[in-house]
Amino acid sequence: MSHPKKRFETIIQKLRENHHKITPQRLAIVNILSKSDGHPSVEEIYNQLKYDFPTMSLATVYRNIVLIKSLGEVLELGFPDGSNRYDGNKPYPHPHVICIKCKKIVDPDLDSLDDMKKEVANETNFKILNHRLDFFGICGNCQAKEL
Amino acid sequence: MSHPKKRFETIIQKLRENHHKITPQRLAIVNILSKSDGHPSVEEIYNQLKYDFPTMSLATVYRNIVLIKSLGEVLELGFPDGSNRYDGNKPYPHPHVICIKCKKIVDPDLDSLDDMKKEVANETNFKILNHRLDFFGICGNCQAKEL
DNA sequence: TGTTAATTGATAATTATTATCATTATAGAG
DNA sequence: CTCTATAATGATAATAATTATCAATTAACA
Repeated sequence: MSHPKKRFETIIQKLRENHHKITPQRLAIVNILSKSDGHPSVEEIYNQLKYDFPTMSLATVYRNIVLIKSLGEVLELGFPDGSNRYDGNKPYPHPHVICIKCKKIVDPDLDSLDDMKKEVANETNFKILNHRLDFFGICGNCQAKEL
Repeated sequence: MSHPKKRFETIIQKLRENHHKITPQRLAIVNILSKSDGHPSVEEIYNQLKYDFPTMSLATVYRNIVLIKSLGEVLELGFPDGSNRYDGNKPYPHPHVICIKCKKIVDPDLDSLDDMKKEVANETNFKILNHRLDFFGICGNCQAKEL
């Protein structure tokens, strides 16, 4: 995990560079995204913000995520069941391991992925730009609960 | 690619085993899924069927896909942009290479994936049940067109 | 401090999917 | 082959997540 403070500053700087205004709502959203504890959903971000910003609109959360996504500073994780979750701490493609019981998401270290990318490029004649790798299973905690 | 005829019969048999009725609409949908040429979307399946079944309802396409999915005979590919596409020819998890220009989907051969799964299980203490691996890029054809 | 343009909040519109329900048609019994 | 119970279909309404709209507000910079 990158240092959240650093990520926060990187994102804010990117926003300034591109002449976007720094509003309190935007700051708060960037703050949550720069940590991305547990890869929050829009709903979870919205709920966290309601305490400090009782008038916060869902639209504002969506708009800011779209904006920050367009700057390449947050990774959107859309899942087959339609749920979307966000990672502004590591905004580049990386593998995830997802618990289907408690929905926890873990980032494993896998170095064989780069080789795989080259293998695919050779075999298919594609120019590979991006990728997505998720493993689904049951985490240690939930395995223990099942017994 | 598996033999479409074999896949067709496998799916139909599975439906019979589970006491589902074999209707003409269902047959036609299974027929398309058993080939899954180009990994069709619901809309594409519906459009192909309208010719033979002018009264075909979108709901029927959705219902049958849900049913066949529940039998494990079609793989649903939900993409981050919200589009869903289906593979009834190879209904088990396997990697895809997707062209972001023409939306073509290719199935590459990658044998290093099993090792990776074991690596992940060891590292994270998860019991891995399922996975999803997609590469996004530009296919040879679309690269040529860009010049 | 004033001006302009971006941002916000509230809500309407949109889109994909699922649910509802009356009608129709399949599968199996007789 | 005919009858009957029940599942499937078609049409459409409901739902849910996201995006668009627009008047009011506010940040940035002169």
